[in-house]
Amino acid sequence: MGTPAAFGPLERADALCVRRGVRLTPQRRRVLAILCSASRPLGAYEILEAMRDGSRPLAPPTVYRALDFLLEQGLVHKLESLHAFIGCRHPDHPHSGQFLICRTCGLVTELEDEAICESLRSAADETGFRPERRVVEVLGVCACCVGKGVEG
Amino acid sequence: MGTPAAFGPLERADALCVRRGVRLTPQRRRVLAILCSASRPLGAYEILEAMRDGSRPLAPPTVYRALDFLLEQGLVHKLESLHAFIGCRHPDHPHSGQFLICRTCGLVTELEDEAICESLRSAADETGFRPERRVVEVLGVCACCVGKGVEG
DNA sequence: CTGGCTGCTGTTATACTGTAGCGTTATCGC
DNA sequence: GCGATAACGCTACAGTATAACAGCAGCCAG
Ligand SMILES: [Zn+2]
Ligand SMILES: [Zn+2]
Ligand SMILES: [Zn+2]
Ligand SMILES: [Zn+2]
Repeated sequence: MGTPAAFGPLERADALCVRRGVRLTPQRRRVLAILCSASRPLGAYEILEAMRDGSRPLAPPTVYRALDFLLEQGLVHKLESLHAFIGCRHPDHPHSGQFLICRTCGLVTELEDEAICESLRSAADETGFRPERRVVEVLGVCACCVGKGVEG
Repeated sequence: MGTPAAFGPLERADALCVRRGVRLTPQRRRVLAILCSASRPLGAYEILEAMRDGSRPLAPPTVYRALDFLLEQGLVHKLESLHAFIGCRHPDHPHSGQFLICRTCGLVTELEDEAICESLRSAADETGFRPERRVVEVLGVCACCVGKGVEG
């Protein structure tokens, strides 16, 4: 059929950026690819390391600038408590997700829980606070690691 | 009468540490005092600067060690999104609060909202995740700044 | 075509945040 | 006192992030 069986996150990012009239340049796309193929959040300097193909020694601003763009476009999230970045699992609409972060295996689960959003919204409303960005990160041990008794 | 009219956060911290059998040493108390008297969150190096009375040039580990202790005892909180620290407003029982952070005036409001806690707990429960530490920080513009039209 | 403008990239240098390691000093139980 | 432990001071360094400037490509008005 005309539509491929599955679009990966990169193809969806391409389409999204076209629709928004912004440029997902090769460098930016590369950073996004690295983050999406990683099984855990990566620090900026880990991304930098992963971008060295062959010989060229890239500098920090390169990756930080790409990350700034990807964050603005909601294609990746920053995990403040880890100083690390992760590809967004549903970037089609802008959002600031909630994250469950396993300290044992490094697994990160992104949520978009309406009850959490609503409770934050109503708490802010009560004080007249106007929210712009929400950071919600729960650190602990994931179900899998609890089951294995790895929890320490 | 026997009881002073008002106990400040320092006196309450003293009592708390005695009860717990831990030592609120002069260095630690000093850091706590600086944080409690500040009108906004302070970075570790700002605290360091504030601790230089007269001549002695203190080194970073001094303040980081004091902060580690105060964090363990729940007397201060770390704001991950600002890399800064703030004194807790109700340290009597251990908790990880929620914070409304104004990007305009720097004001930080600490909440302990049961609806937020409950929604986080139930989201974690659904996936079998065992929470240990919660980071909830909402960045935006406080009511006061919105009223003044300073919001940018 | 030309020249200016804008946005992206490369590079150097540096600022800011946090820790390892080690020796000394204070504190506490005995 | 005396040994064990906790706290402190210090040097050095690791990790995270940004400022500032230069080059280059594309786009568009003139
Ligand atoms: Zn997301
Ligand atoms: Zn796990
Ligand atoms: Zn608190
Ligand atoms: Zn404000």
